[in-house]
This record gives sequence, structure tokens and C-alpha cells, in this order.
Amino acid sequence: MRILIVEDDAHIAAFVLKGLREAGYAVDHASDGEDGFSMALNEPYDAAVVDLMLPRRDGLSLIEGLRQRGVATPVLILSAKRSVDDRVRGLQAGGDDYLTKPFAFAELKARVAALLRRGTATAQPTRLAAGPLALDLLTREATRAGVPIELQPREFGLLEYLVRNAGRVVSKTEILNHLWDFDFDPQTNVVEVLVHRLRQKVDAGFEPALVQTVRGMGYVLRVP
Amino acid sequence: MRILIVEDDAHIAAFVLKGLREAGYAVDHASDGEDGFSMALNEPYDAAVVDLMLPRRDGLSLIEGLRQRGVATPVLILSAKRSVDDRVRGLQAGGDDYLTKPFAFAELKARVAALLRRGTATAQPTRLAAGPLALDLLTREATRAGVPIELQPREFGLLEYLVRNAGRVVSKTEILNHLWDFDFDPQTNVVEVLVHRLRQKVDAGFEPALVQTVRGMGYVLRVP
DNA sequence: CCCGCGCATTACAGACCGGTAAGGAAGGCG
DNA sequence: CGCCTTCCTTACCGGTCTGTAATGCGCGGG
Repeated sequence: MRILIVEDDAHIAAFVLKGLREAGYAVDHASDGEDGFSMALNEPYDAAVVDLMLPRRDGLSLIEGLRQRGVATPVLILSAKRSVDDRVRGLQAGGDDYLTKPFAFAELKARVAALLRRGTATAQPTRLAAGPLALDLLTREATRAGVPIELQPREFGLLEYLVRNAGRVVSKTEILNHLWDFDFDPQTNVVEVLVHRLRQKVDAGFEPALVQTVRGMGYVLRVP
Repeated sequence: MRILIVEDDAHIAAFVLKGLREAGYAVDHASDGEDGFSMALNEPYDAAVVDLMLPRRDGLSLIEGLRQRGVATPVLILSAKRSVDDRVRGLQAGGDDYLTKPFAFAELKARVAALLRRGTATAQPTRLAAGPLALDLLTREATRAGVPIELQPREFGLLEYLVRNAGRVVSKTEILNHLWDFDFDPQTNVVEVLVHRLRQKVDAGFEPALVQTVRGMGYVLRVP
């Protein structure tokens, strides 16, 4: 769990950093709004604690900028401004919670935990995509360039595995280990047959062929 | 957007209801903890506002119960208890936010909006639960009281449907419409056979039986 | 250029899934 | 108490899925 703290007051920052680290989180610190913004933009934080009054770029603008760019990291606003208007503004800007200074560390910790819980509870992606391919893991439907493709369970499993490892060569042994529970029957050509069946459905009538053979190595899903 | 208010104080409830309705939400109201619990369990609310001191079942227990059953609806706790300990407890129980009375309605609205924003940005739930049953929609695995249950695709589909409608009687026609694409062959006993197969796996060797018959009506998943 | 290995392709067969049908139990009503 | 309706249970069977095996093709090295 990675958390970003954006706070210019050195005392508060140190206090929060120490406490959250002791709680087992990996915590980074930015001491102005501009740094905080680029850090949040470039690293996949699971949550952020952001002060409002910051040098170089204020907290609200920072949050708005992140939201505009599609960064959904949950943000806890930490501010000395106590008025209802300020709180409402903070939440409207895209904050997920608002805590006023002074605060009890126990409460900060609990609120951060609540944000993390919510953020990760639903984090597993339910749809996968690679190039023209799209998989819906819930309905087990697959499409290429929008065209539905009918896949059997095993075929879907293989395609999912290839999509998850798109661009990387996966060996037949890896496929065997992943799709069949054990490492099972080493002398059989199930994988080759399965790949063939998948190609019939995924690459037939499309350009270019996505499922490619790497002789002596395995297979790759090569996305344009 | 559907919101549930669980609040026993009639004045506060009316005030919040009115305000949120004017803000464009569909709002339901429960005036004690037990009602609130079953409503939250059986209807797909997008958020809930829950008081802590409630008749019949207190708010913390309500929230814990929901979380235990896999209901992830974001909850804003609304309470007169202001202490840090109370707030921490509320969040630890599974609350997503904590607002103390008295409060400004503008802030409540902004916090509810923040919860909704976060709740809907994240995808559809990937796990379902009802009583001792838990379903993983991604892996299509099911467990009862932690024990894995092997289900065929059709059986899983039926159980999912029952879990989503736990506590409500679903007719055979509904099941037919939902599991088979069309309204299909009206004179066949597929549903009965399927129910039987599901029971063999879900209720065999467990107490009590969850899948119950309502003669002339259909079936219910009755959770303890 | 030819041979061998790796992979592709095809055919086949067993297992499994799921729908049909028929007979039996159980509940409800007169 | 008996009949009728509703549902349960079981057996069967056709289709689909998936692994096995045999054959064919092509790349790459010697």
C-alpha cells in the first residue's frame, strides 16, 4: 500500500509520515503542490493525503488536475480551513474526505484505511484489453475490433492468459501450469491443439494475426 | 442514484430526505436498524446514510453485518458522538465517512456526492454473498461457510440469480427468462431439475436448507 | 539441398453437461 | 378422506467440450 503525503509544514509531515509508516504503509512525501502533482501523476499511489495551503500549487488545483487526467487515487484533504464552504469546495474538487487540523492521528489513520479499503475492494479489473481484443471476465465474452467471438471455457482461459502477458513470450509449460491445475502430463500436445482452436476464432479473417509462434520458445500475443 | 437513510429521529430524517430528493436522488428511509439492514441487503443502493444510535439494531452492527455479507454500498455515518474513538470505531466497522451532528446540509450533500462518485467509478462487484454463501463471479467459484462447492455453469447462474434476489420469491418464469435468453419453452421442467441439482450441491449436508420452495409461487433463497 | 525437429492440422473418442420425460411424493382443497 | 395440482426425483440421451493420437507441413541447421 503506497500513500502520498503532500504537506508543507515539516512538523505535521514528519508526524504523519512516521505514524503511517508504523502502520505498515509505504509513504512518500512532497512538500509543495507542484511536486505532489507530478508524483501523484507518475506513481500508482493507493491513496493521498493532501494539504490545501501549499506553495507553488494549492491543494484544490492539484486534486482537480489529477481528476482531469483520469487519476482516481482517493484523496484525503487535510486542512486548517474549517468552514462548511471550504469542506464542500474540497469535496467538489474531487476530494474523497476532508479532515480539519488539528486532528487526532487515530482518526487520520482510520480515514485513510477507509479510503484504501474502498479503493482496493473493487480494484480487480473485470475487463481486459490488448490492441483490438477485449475480454469481459464476468460474462466471459470476447470481442475483436468489436466483433463478438465465441470461445469455449478453455479457449477463453488461454486468451485471458495471453492478454495478461501480451507482448511476452509464454512457454507451453507456463500455459500448461496455468490452465491445468498441476504440471500434468508433460508429453501431450494439448496446448498446440488449444492454440490452434483459439487461432481459428481469434485470427481467422482478421489482420494481422495476433497469436504468434516463437519456435522453440512458445507463443506471444503481439499487439499492434 | 438510490440512497438509503437509516435514521430514527423523524425531524432529521425528514430534513435529509427532502434535501437529497431535491438534489435529484431517489431516497428511501428506514427508521430502525433492523429495517435498514434488510433494506440495504435486498436493494441495490448506491450509498447509505446511517445513524449510530438506532432502535432494534445499532448502526455499527448494521454496517458490520452488511460488510460481512459482501454488501459494499458506501456508508456515511451520521452521529452525535463526536469523540475520536467513536469516529475511529465507525470507520473500522466498515463506514466510509463520518459526519457529526449537528451538520450543515451542504456538507452532507457534498460528502454523499463524494461517496457516490467513488462508488460508481469503480466497477460492478465481482463477489456476491448471502448468509453463508459466497460467489466469486470472476472465477465462478462458490463456497458455503467456506467450503468450496463445485457448480456447473447453469447451476452457478441460478445460484447467482437467487443470491441477487435473496429473500425475494422468484417465479419459475423469471428464472426461465433470466437464465435462458428467451421466454422459451413454457412446458418443460428444466427449472425444477436445475433447482434439484443445485440443492444437491448447496444444501446437501448443510443446515438449514437455503433454497426453499414456495408452492405456486416459485423459489426463495432464505438466508438466516 | 536434404533431413530432422517442432509445430500445425485433422480425426476420433470419452466424459461431461444439460434438457426431456416419466413416475412418485407431498401439499391443498372440497 | 380422496383427488388434483405442484413439485421432486430419477433415468436416459443427444450434443458439446476437450484430450489423445496420427499425419502433414515448414523452418533451420548441417
